[in-house]
Amino acid sequence: MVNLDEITPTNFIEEEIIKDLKNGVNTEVITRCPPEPSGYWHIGHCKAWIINFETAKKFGGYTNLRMDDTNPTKEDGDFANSYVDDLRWLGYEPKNVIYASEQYFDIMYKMAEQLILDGKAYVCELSADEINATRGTLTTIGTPSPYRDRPVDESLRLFREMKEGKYPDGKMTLRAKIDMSNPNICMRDPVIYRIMHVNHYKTGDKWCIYPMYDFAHPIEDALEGVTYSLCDINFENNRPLYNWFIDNVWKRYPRPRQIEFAKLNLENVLLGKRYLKALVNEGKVLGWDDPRFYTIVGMRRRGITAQAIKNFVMNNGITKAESIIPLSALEYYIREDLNKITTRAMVVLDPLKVVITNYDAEPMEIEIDNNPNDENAGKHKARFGKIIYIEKDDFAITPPPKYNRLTLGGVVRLKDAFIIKCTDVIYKENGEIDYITAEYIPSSRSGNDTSGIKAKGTIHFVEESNAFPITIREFDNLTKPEYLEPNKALADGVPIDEILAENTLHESTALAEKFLQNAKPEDKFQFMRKGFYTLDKDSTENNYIFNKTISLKDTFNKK
RNA sequence: AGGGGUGUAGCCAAGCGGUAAGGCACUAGACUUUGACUCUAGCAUGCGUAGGUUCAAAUCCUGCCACCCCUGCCA
Repeated sequence: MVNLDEITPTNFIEEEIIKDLKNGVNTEVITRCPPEPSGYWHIGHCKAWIINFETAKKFGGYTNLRMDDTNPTKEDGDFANSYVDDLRWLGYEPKNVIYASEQYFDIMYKMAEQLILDGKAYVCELSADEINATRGTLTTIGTPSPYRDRPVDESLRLFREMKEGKYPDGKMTLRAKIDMSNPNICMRDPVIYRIMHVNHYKTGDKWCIYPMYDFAHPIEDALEGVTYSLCDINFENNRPLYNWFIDNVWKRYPRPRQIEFAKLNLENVLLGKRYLKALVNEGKVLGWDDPRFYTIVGMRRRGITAQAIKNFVMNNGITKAESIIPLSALEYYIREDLNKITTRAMVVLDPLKVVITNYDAEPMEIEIDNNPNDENAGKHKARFGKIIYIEKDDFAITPPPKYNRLTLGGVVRLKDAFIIKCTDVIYKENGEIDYITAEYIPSSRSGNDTSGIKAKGTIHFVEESNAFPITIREFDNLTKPEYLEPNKALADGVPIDEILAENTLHESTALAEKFLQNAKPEDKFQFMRKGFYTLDKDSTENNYIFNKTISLKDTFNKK
């Protein structure tokens, strides 16, 4: 345990925990990460896992990863396997990795039998439609099932026969006997076991009855010694039921405590398994890890760091108020982290050839700071020479106001090299610029400039012998900007093709410093004055593909 | 006889009876061999709304309004 006096709560959940701990209601903070292995995690899941892991860590406790695999029709072992890696990438190590199906189904079954014995559960032979029809509505109470008061031993016999496979799917269910007139519909005799003759990815055909979430989840928490079950606000209505099962099945105190928080919504971000799946299947994206997806694997491939995601989630605050956060809020943390950790490189995305007419020697070596904000980052070597390339938009014949770059007859500093002066523009037959010529100022070498010449701007460049072509992939938002809540629009019936923006993946070639040939997939760089990029896994020895994570802020072009 | 939640700036969010923190975004400006980073300044006479209590209310009380969730043998 930690010293409570040294902990400053940063959100209402921590405040509640501190109260419990000080009152002796609980003595430790054990949380859980309970995914249903049925899909790829996205940024919304990240928030839930981050809260559970960070809260436990703050109080000296731990977190379990538990596959909440109680519905074999939806689940798949491949997902379960990927979650440990995803968690590790996020920087979290679960204390235990648990498959509810494998470890808890036996005990949960026994507990269900005991519930029947206690007169608090019964086998109901109403069909699904009949159950729905008798559940009542939001404003009217439900009517009891005709099987509600059947003898205990009859329910017990039937339940055992259900387990033995004597009945087909849907024939009967086990229901908790709670209160058909409760204003909270969750409490109107919820189904807790249903018959499913389906092969489970973990338990195979051992079971043909499976517990429902509402029954399983509180018991799983209790069995594991979880003290705080931190989940999203969707489950608020289920909390009385959660407590009911603790009270009537577990019967021990203190109860694990469920506390809910608002889930994360990002403006203009498409989530939702079925929509993403459709895009994957139709080949409209690169895969589940498409960098335009805000899945964990997608963000990772895009070059977004786990640290940025964590900072974003924690700094945005944890409350119960619903919110939709603009992407710019996430982007801030992406840039902040990448700025700290990336090596700088000079890459010319849209090259313009420059011939230095007064330099005829072999290319000379220059040195580039790997990260000017980090003294320990070191330097790497690059070159200056007769033939160099600069960005097309770093040269203008008729410059816009306050233009700091190269103009005909003007000067500009080449980063970590020399000041050059543009002397001429050579055109092609079709009227386009072929190349430009310039003279370098020998006495203006970076770090040893005695020229006395002031250049207003500094631009990046690559020297011909030190450059190699790379492929650049840039990504636009998958959905049109007017759809701030794409999932809501989809739910409202707007067709997905209407929501999707066109041409959101752009491939181009660029000229990069040769040291980038040492890059490994997921290595991250800042292409100076341009943005942050990461090497894509599709890269080969002959084709280096860099994904653009995000651009640098640009206060010039904005104006 | 509906219940459970949430409303503080464009977006998040502190605040817990003593006179509206902070961040993002935005706007100026400084610095800069990245128009990045960093720095400085600006940005709610008002806290969904109407009353009430109080010397004092975003905070307490009452009414009203808006939005979200709940009628799966999903989680």
